[in-house]
Amino acid sequence: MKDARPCSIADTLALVGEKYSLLVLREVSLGATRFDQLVRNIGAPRDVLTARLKRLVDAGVLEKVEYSDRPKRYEYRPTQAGLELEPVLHTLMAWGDRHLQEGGFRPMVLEHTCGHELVPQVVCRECGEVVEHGHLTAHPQTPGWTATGPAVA
Amino acid sequence: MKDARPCSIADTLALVGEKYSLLVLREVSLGATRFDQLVRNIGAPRDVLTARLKRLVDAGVLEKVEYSDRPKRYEYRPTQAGLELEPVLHTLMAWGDRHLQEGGFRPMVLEHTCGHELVPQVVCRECGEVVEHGHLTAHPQTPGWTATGPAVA
DNA sequence: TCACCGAGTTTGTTTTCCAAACCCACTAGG
DNA sequence: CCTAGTGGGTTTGGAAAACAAACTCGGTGA
Repeated sequence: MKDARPCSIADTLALVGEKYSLLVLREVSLGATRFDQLVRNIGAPRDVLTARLKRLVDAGVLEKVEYSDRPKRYEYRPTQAGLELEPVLHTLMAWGDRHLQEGGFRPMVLEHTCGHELVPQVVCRECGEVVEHGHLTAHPQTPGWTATGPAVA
Repeated sequence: MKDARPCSIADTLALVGEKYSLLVLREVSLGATRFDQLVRNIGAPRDVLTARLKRLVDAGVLEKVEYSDRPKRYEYRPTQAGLELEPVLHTLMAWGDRHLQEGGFRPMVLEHTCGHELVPQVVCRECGEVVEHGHLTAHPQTPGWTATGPAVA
Protein backbone atom coordinates (compact mmCIF):
# COMPACT_ATOMS: atom_id res chain seq x y z
CA MET A 1 0.00 0.00 0.00
CA LYS A 2 3.06 2.19 -0.40
CA ASP A 3 2.80 5.14 -2.81
CA ALA A 4 -0.97 4.88 -2.78
CA ARG A 5 -3.29 7.87 -2.90
CA PRO A 6 -3.17 9.86 0.35
CA CYS A 7 -6.69 9.64 1.68
CA SER A 8 -8.59 9.65 4.94
CA ILE A 9 -10.73 6.78 3.77
CA ALA A 10 -7.64 4.57 3.48
CA ASP A 11 -6.28 5.84 6.79
CA THR A 12 -9.55 5.09 8.57
CA LEU A 13 -9.79 1.66 7.00
CA ALA A 14 -6.23 0.89 8.05
CA LEU A 15 -7.51 1.28 11.59
CA VAL A 16 -11.02 -0.16 11.56
CA GLY A 17 -11.11 -1.94 8.22
CA GLU A 18 -9.74 -5.30 9.33
CA LYS A 19 -12.18 -8.16 9.60
CA TYR A 20 -14.43 -7.88 12.69
CA SER A 21 -13.30 -4.42 13.82
CA LEU A 22 -16.45 -2.62 12.77
CA LEU A 23 -18.54 -5.45 14.19
CA VAL A 24 -16.82 -4.90 17.52
CA LEU A 25 -17.88 -1.28 17.30
CA ARG A 26 -21.43 -2.36 16.51
CA GLU A 27 -21.53 -4.58 19.59
CA VAL A 28 -20.12 -2.09 22.05
CA SER A 29 -22.49 0.53 20.69
CA LEU A 30 -25.35 -1.85 21.41
CA GLY A 31 -24.06 -2.43 24.92
CA ALA A 32 -22.37 -5.82 24.48
CA THR A 33 -19.02 -4.88 25.92
CA ARG A 34 -17.55 -8.11 27.36
CA PHE A 35 -15.13 -10.45 25.68
CA ASP A 36 -17.38 -13.50 25.68
CA GLN A 37 -20.34 -11.50 24.41
CA LEU A 38 -18.21 -10.24 21.55
CA VAL A 39 -17.07 -13.76 20.71
CA ARG A 40 -20.65 -15.03 20.68
CA ASN A 41 -22.33 -12.12 18.93
CA ILE A 42 -19.67 -11.63 16.27
CA GLY A 43 -18.55 -15.21 15.81
CA ALA A 44 -14.88 -14.28 15.64
CA PRO A 45 -11.98 -16.51 16.74
CA ARG A 46 -10.90 -15.55 20.24
CA ASP A 47 -7.27 -14.83 19.37
CA VAL A 48 -8.22 -12.62 16.44
CA LEU A 49 -10.66 -10.75 18.62
CA THR A 50 -7.94 -10.24 21.22
CA ALA A 51 -5.72 -8.68 18.57
CA ARG A 52 -8.51 -6.41 17.27
CA LEU A 53 -9.44 -5.20 20.74
CA LYS A 54 -5.84 -4.35 21.51
CA ARG A 55 -5.53 -2.37 18.32
CA LEU A 56 -8.77 -0.48 18.91
CA VAL A 57 -7.81 0.32 22.50
CA ASP A 58 -4.36 1.49 21.40
CA ALA A 59 -5.99 3.71 18.79
CA GLY A 60 -8.31 5.31 21.36
CA VAL A 61 -11.49 3.99 19.82
CA LEU A 62 -12.22 1.67 22.74
CA GLU A 63 -11.42 1.85 26.43
CA LYS A 64 -10.62 -1.20 28.54
CA VAL A 65 -12.45 -0.75 31.82
CA GLU A 66 -12.16 -2.94 34.89
CA TYR A 67 -15.61 -3.86 36.13
CA SER A 68 -14.46 -6.34 38.78
CA ASP A 69 -11.40 -6.60 40.90
CA ARG A 70 -10.86 -10.26 42.02
CA PRO A 71 -11.30 -11.82 39.82
CA LYS A 72 -9.99 -9.13 37.49
CA ARG A 73 -12.56 -8.64 34.76
CA TYR A 74 -12.64 -6.10 31.97
CA GLU A 75 -15.10 -4.69 29.52
CA TYR A 76 -14.55 -2.66 26.38
CA ARG A 77 -16.36 0.62 26.05
CA PRO A 78 -16.48 2.96 23.08
CA THR A 79 -14.75 6.30 23.54
CA GLN A 80 -16.16 9.47 22.01
CA ALA A 81 -14.08 8.76 18.90
CA GLY A 82 -15.57 5.25 18.84
CA LEU A 83 -19.12 6.54 19.08
CA GLU A 84 -18.40 8.88 16.19
CA LEU A 85 -17.92 5.84 13.98
CA GLU A 86 -21.63 5.07 14.28
CA PRO A 87 -22.47 6.99 11.10
CA VAL A 88 -20.29 4.52 9.23
CA LEU A 89 -22.24 1.63 10.75
CA HIS A 90 -25.54 3.30 9.90
CA THR A 91 -24.67 3.85 6.25
CA LEU A 92 -23.43 0.27 5.95
CA MET A 93 -26.64 -0.99 7.51
CA ALA A 94 -28.80 1.15 5.24
CA TRP A 95 -27.02 -0.18 2.16
CA GLY A 96 -27.39 -3.77 3.28
CA ASP A 97 -31.06 -3.30 4.10
CA ARG A 98 -31.64 -1.86 0.65
CA HIS A 99 -29.49 -4.15 -1.48
CA LEU A 100 -28.94 -7.39 0.34
CA GLN A 101 -32.14 -8.23 2.18
CA GLU A 102 -34.90 -9.80 0.21
CA GLY A 103 -38.50 -8.77 0.71
CA GLY A 104 -37.60 -5.64 2.60
CA PHE A 105 -36.83 -7.58 5.75
CA ARG A 106 -34.52 -5.80 8.18
CA PRO A 107 -32.56 -7.99 10.64
CA MET A 108 -32.40 -5.04 13.02
CA VAL A 109 -34.45 -1.88 13.26
CA LEU A 110 -33.14 1.28 14.90
CA GLU A 111 -35.79 3.50 16.36
CA HIS A 112 -35.01 7.20 16.48
CA THR A 113 -36.23 9.41 19.35
CA CYS A 114 -38.55 11.11 16.87
CA GLY A 115 -40.61 7.93 16.92
CA HIS A 116 -39.76 6.66 13.45
CA GLU A 117 -37.56 3.88 12.23
CA LEU A 118 -34.16 5.34 11.45
CA VAL A 119 -33.46 5.68 7.76
CA PRO A 120 -30.11 7.43 7.71
CA GLN A 121 -29.32 9.97 5.01
CA VAL A 122 -26.07 11.74 4.37
CA VAL A 123 -26.49 15.47 3.82
CA CYS A 124 -24.13 18.40 3.25
CA ARG A 125 -23.73 20.26 6.53
CA GLU A 126 -23.72 23.61 4.78
CA CYS A 127 -26.77 23.40 2.57
CA GLY A 128 -28.61 20.44 4.04
CA GLU A 129 -29.07 18.77 0.66
CA VAL A 130 -28.84 15.01 0.34
CA VAL A 131 -25.41 14.25 -1.10
CA GLU A 132 -25.54 12.65 -4.52
CA HIS A 133 -22.93 11.44 -6.96
CA GLY A 134 -22.46 14.07 -9.60
CA HIS A 135 -22.87 16.87 -7.10
CA LEU A 136 -19.32 16.53 -5.93
CA THR A 137 -15.92 17.54 -7.24
CA ALA A 138 -12.78 15.98 -5.80
CA HIS A 139 -9.77 18.15 -5.03
CA PRO A 140 -6.70 16.19 -3.95
CA GLN A 141 -4.54 18.33 -1.67
CA THR A 142 -1.31 16.46 -2.37
CA PRO A 143 1.03 17.74 -5.07
CA GLY A 144 1.34 15.24 -7.88
CA TRP A 145 -2.13 13.82 -7.47
CA THR A 146 -5.25 14.33 -9.56
CA ALA A 147 -8.70 12.84 -9.09
CA THR A 148 -7.82 9.85 -11.25
CA GLY A 149 -4.20 9.29 -10.25
CA PRO A 150 -0.65 10.63 -10.05
CA ALA A 151 -0.10 13.52 -12.43
CA VAL A 152 3.55 12.69 -12.97
CA ALA A 153 3.95 8.97 -13.40
CA MET B 1 -18.94 -16.26 11.82
CA LYS B 2 -21.58 -18.91 12.31
CA ASP B 3 -24.38 -18.22 14.81
CA ALA B 4 -23.48 -14.56 14.85
CA ARG B 5 -25.99 -11.74 15.18
CA PRO B 6 -28.09 -11.38 12.01
CA CYS B 7 -27.28 -7.91 10.80
CA SER B 8 -27.10 -5.89 7.60
CA ILE B 9 -23.83 -4.34 8.71
CA ALA B 10 -22.21 -7.78 8.80
CA ASP B 11 -23.82 -8.75 5.49
CA THR B 12 -22.57 -5.60 3.80
CA LEU B 13 -19.08 -6.03 5.23
CA ALA B 14 -19.01 -9.63 4.01
CA LEU B 15 -19.30 -8.14 0.54
CA VAL B 16 -17.25 -4.95 0.63
CA GLY B 17 -15.35 -5.33 3.88
CA GLU B 18 -12.34 -7.21 2.59
CA LYS B 19 -9.09 -5.32 2.30
CA TYR B 20 -9.08 -2.90 -0.69
CA SER B 21 -12.73 -3.37 -1.72
CA LEU B 22 -13.89 0.01 -0.48
CA LEU B 23 -10.78 1.62 -1.94
CA VAL B 24 -11.75 0.17 -5.30
CA LEU B 25 -15.13 1.85 -4.88
CA ARG B 26 -13.39 5.11 -4.00
CA GLU B 27 -11.29 4.94 -7.16
CA VAL B 28 -14.07 4.11 -9.58
CA SER B 29 -16.19 6.86 -8.02
CA LEU B 30 -13.36 9.27 -8.72
CA GLY B 31 -13.13 8.05 -12.30
CA ALA B 32 -10.08 5.78 -12.07
CA THR B 33 -11.65 2.71 -13.60
CA ARG B 34 -8.77 0.77 -15.21
CA PHE B 35 -6.85 -2.10 -13.74
CA ASP B 36 -3.45 -0.44 -13.75
CA GLN B 37 -4.86 2.77 -12.30
CA LEU B 38 -6.37 0.76 -9.49
CA VAL B 39 -3.10 -1.01 -8.82
CA ARG B 40 -1.19 2.29 -8.71
CA ASN B 41 -3.71 4.38 -6.78
CA ILE B 42 -4.57 1.72 -4.21
CA GLY B 43 -1.24 -0.05 -3.96
CA ALA B 44 -2.79 -3.50 -3.91
CA PRO B 45 -1.17 -6.70 -5.18
CA ARG B 46 -2.41 -7.42 -8.67
CA ASP B 47 -3.74 -10.89 -7.93
CA VAL B 48 -5.66 -9.70 -4.89
CA LEU B 49 -7.13 -6.87 -6.88
CA THR B 50 -8.21 -9.32 -9.58
CA ALA B 51 -10.07 -11.34 -6.95
CA ARG B 52 -11.75 -8.26 -5.46
CA LEU B 53 -12.89 -6.98 -8.83
CA LYS B 54 -14.41 -10.34 -9.71
CA ARG B 55 -16.29 -10.42 -6.44
CA LEU B 56 -17.59 -6.88 -6.80
CA VAL B 57 -18.67 -7.51 -10.38
CA ASP B 58 -20.43 -10.75 -9.36
CA ALA B 59 -22.22 -8.86 -6.61
CA GLY B 60 -23.46 -6.20 -9.01
CA VAL B 61 -21.53 -3.37 -7.42
CA LEU B 62 -19.22 -2.94 -10.40
CA GLU B 63 -19.68 -3.50 -14.11
CA LYS B 64 -16.89 -4.75 -16.38
CA VAL B 65 -17.11 -2.71 -19.55
CA GLU B 66 -15.11 -3.22 -22.73
CA TYR B 67 -13.56 0.06 -23.80
CA SER B 68 -11.44 -1.35 -26.61
CA ASP B 69 -11.83 -4.27 -28.92
CA ARG B 70 -8.36 -5.25 -30.31
CA PRO B 71 -6.71 -5.38 -28.09
CA LYS B 72 -9.53 -6.32 -25.71
CA ARG B 73 -9.43 -3.89 -22.82
CA TYR B 74 -11.85 -3.49 -19.95
CA GLU B 75 -12.67 -0.95 -17.33
CA TYR B 76 -14.68 -1.25 -14.13
CA ARG B 77 -17.56 1.10 -13.59
CA PRO B 78 -19.75 1.50 -10.52
CA THR B 79 -23.36 0.41 -10.91
CA GLN B 80 -26.17 2.28 -9.18
CA ALA B 81 -25.73 -0.02 -6.19
CA GLY B 82 -22.02 0.80 -6.23
CA LEU B 83 -22.65 4.54 -6.27
CA GLU B 84 -24.98 4.11 -3.32
CA LEU B 85 -22.00 3.01 -1.27
CA GLU B 86 -20.59 6.53 -1.46
CA PRO B 87 -22.23 7.55 1.83
CA VAL B 88 -20.11 4.88 3.50
CA LEU B 89 -16.97 6.37 1.94
CA HIS B 90 -18.00 9.87 2.98
CA THR B 91 -18.55 8.95 6.62
CA LEU B 92 -15.23 7.07 6.71
CA MET B 93 -13.48 10.08 5.22
CA ALA B 94 -15.12 12.48 7.66
CA TRP B 95 -14.02 10.36 10.62
CA GLY B 96 -10.46 10.12 9.36
CA ASP B 97 -10.30 13.85 8.70
CA ARG B 98 -11.50 14.50 12.25
CA HIS B 99 -9.52 11.92 14.19
CA LEU B 100 -6.49 10.88 12.19
CA GLN B 101 -5.18 13.99 10.44
CA GLU B 102 -3.08 16.34 12.46
CA GLY B 103 -3.49 20.07 12.15
CA GLY B 104 -6.79 19.82 10.34
CA PHE B 105 -5.11 18.84 7.08
CA ARG B 106 -7.37 17.02 4.65
CA PRO B 107 -5.64 14.81 2.02
CA MET B 108 -8.67 15.28 -0.23
CA VAL B 109 -11.42 17.85 -0.25
CA LEU B 110 -14.82 17.20 -1.80
CA GLU B 111 -16.59 20.26 -3.08
CA HIS B 112 -20.37 20.16 -3.06
CA THR B 113 -22.42 21.87 -5.78
CA CYS B 114 -23.61 24.35 -3.13
CA GLY B 115 -20.11 25.80 -3.25
CA HIS B 116 -18.88 24.59 0.11
CA GLU B 117 -16.49 21.88 1.14
CA LEU B 118 -18.51 18.78 1.85
CA VAL B 119 -18.84 17.97 5.53
CA PRO B 120 -21.17 14.99 5.52
CA GLN B 121 -23.70 14.54 8.30
CA VAL B 122 -26.02 11.62 8.90
CA VAL B 123 -29.58 12.67 9.61
CA CYS B 124 -32.87 10.85 10.22
CA ARG B 125 -34.89 10.93 7.03
CA GLU B 126 -38.13 11.44 8.93
CA CYS B 127 -37.29 14.31 11.23
CA GLY B 128 -34.10 15.65 9.69
CA GLU B 129 -32.23 15.67 13.01
CA VAL B 130 -28.57 14.76 13.15
CA VAL B 131 -28.39 11.19 14.44
CA GLU B 132 -26.64 10.89 17.79
CA HIS B 133 -25.83 8.02 20.08
CA GLY B 134 -28.43 7.90 22.83
CA HIS B 135 -31.19 8.92 20.46
CA LEU B 136 -31.53 5.41 19.15
CA THR B 137 -33.08 2.19 20.39
CA ALA B 138 -32.15 -1.10 18.77
CA HIS B 139 -34.86 -3.64 17.98
CA PRO B 140 -33.53 -6.97 16.72
CA GLN B 141 -36.09 -8.62 14.45
CA THR B 142 -34.80 -12.14 14.97
CA PRO B 143 -36.38 -14.33 17.65
CA GLY B 144 -33.88 -15.20 20.36
CA TRP B 145 -31.87 -12.03 19.98
CA THR B 146 -31.76 -8.96 22.20
CA ALA B 147 -29.69 -5.81 21.79
CA THR B 148 -26.84 -7.29 23.78
CA GLY B 149 -26.95 -10.90 22.63
CA PRO B 150 -28.90 -14.15 22.35
CA ALA B 151 -31.75 -14.27 24.85
CA VAL B 152 -31.53 -18.02 25.30
CA ALA B 153 -27.90 -19.03 25.57
C1' DT C 1 12.73 -5.98 -35.43
C1' DC C 2 12.53 -4.46 -31.00
C1' DA C 3 10.61 -2.14 -27.21
C1' DC C 4 6.45 -1.15 -24.84
C1' DC C 5 1.60 -1.25 -23.17
C1' DG C 6 -2.58 -2.92 -20.53
C1' DA C 7 -4.45 -6.55 -18.20
C1' DG C 8 -3.99 -9.87 -16.07
C1' DT C 9 -1.67 -14.96 -14.29
C1' DT C 10 1.93 -17.74 -12.05
C1' DT C 11 5.28 -18.74 -8.51
C1' DG C 12 7.17 -19.28 -4.08
C1' DT C 13 7.26 -17.28 0.40
C1' DT C 14 5.44 -14.84 4.44
C1' DT C 15 1.21 -13.63 7.27
C1' DT C 16 -2.96 -14.23 8.96
C1' DC C 17 -6.91 -16.86 10.20
C1' DC C 18 -9.08 -20.46 12.41
C1' DA C 19 -11.01 -24.12 15.68
C1' DA C 20 -10.02 -26.52 19.42
C1' DA C 21 -7.68 -27.20 23.45
C1' DC C 22 -5.68 -25.34 27.26
C1' DC C 23 -4.74 -22.07 31.37
C1' DC C 24 -5.61 -19.17 35.37
C1' DA C 25 -8.13 -16.80 39.08
C1' DC C 26 -11.97 -17.08 41.34
C1' DT C 27 -16.95 -18.58 43.05
C1' DA C 28 -20.66 -21.66 44.29
C1' DG C 29 -22.38 -26.17 45.60
C1' DG C 30 -22.15 -30.55 47.88
C1' DC D 1 -12.17 -30.35 50.73
C1' DC D 2 -13.42 -31.62 46.02
C1' DT D 3 -15.54 -30.59 41.90
C1' DA D 4 -17.82 -27.90 38.37
C1' DG D 5 -18.46 -23.62 36.26
C1' DT D 6 -17.37 -18.77 34.64
C1' DG D 7 -14.84 -14.98 32.38
C1' DG D 8 -11.07 -13.71 29.90
C1' DG D 9 -8.00 -14.79 27.70
C1' DT D 10 -3.23 -17.78 25.45
C1' DT D 11 -1.30 -21.76 22.88
C1' DT D 12 -1.04 -24.95 19.09
C1' DG D 13 -0.90 -26.68 14.57
C1' DG D 14 -2.81 -26.71 10.15
C1' DA D 15 -5.40 -24.14 6.17
C1' DA D 16 -6.10 -20.04 3.74
C1' DA D 17 -4.90 -15.51 2.12
C1' DA D 18 -1.68 -11.90 1.05
C1' DC D 19 2.43 -10.48 -1.00
C1' DA D 20 6.28 -9.00 -4.46
C1' DA D 21 8.28 -10.23 -8.40
C1' DA D 22 8.45 -12.42 -12.59
C1' DC D 23 6.05 -13.92 -16.48
C1' DT D 24 2.40 -14.19 -20.33
C1' DC D 25 -0.41 -12.70 -24.07
C1' DG D 26 -2.38 -9.75 -27.67
C1' DG D 27 -1.47 -5.91 -29.84
C1' DT D 28 0.76 -1.07 -31.18
C1' DG D 29 4.31 2.30 -32.53
C1' DA D 30 9.17 3.57 -34.03
